[in-house]
Amino acid sequence: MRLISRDKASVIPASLAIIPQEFYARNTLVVAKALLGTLLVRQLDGGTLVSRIVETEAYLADDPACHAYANNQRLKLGKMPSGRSAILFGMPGVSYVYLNYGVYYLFNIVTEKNGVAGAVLIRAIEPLLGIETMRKLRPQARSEEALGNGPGKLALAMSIGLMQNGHPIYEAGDLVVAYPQKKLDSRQIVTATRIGISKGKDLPWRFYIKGNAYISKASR
DNA sequence: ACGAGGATGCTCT
DNA sequence: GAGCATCCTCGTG
Repeated sequence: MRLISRDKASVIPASLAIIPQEFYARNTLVVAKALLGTLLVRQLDGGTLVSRIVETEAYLADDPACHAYANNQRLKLGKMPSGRSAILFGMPGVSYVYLNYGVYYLFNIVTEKNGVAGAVLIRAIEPLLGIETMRKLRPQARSEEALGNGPGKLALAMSIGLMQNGHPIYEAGDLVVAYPQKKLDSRQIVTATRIGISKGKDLPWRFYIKGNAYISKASR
């Protein structure tokens, strides 16, 4: 049994202030950066999990790497969005979870005002609270860093799956994002290109906290 | 340290 | 049928 370090505990406020829906109803790049340092809070029957978001990627409507891209092209011709990515055109602050490679779930948060597509992929987290539970949820992890230093890994550690797709994360419930004790200094944000995509490779739409030990491996 | 390959299922990017 | 917003294991040096 390991105790939470003083450093980690000090990041979590005494009472959680859930980030409101308006926060997400902005430009996706702005939201992707603003989410760095915020807290992902998951309520399970077994207890509460809290992690800090340390790496994100932005996916925009006119971006060929975005799942909404084709639907957005059709929207310009007057056709309604359909299929898996239709949710990206809907209400901001709603989760978008999908199965990738038939193996891992990836967790996004819908951005932009209703009617405009966009999402932020959560790529890495720093576990703060409930670490023993996270280890059980992700038994392959041989270090604390490995619990959530990748989008597939963090979905496992935070117990996020298809059940959480379409979930409003701005409402009190079992999956929310909350403000940290103190806001991240914007000078701490590193901008880079996105990982694991074949289109839109050169767009600098990945963001992470400088020097953080929990960012995904391919970042370094 | 690093690269190749495989797992695995859904979407149609 | 192709292509994935990934991760792990096992081979080589």
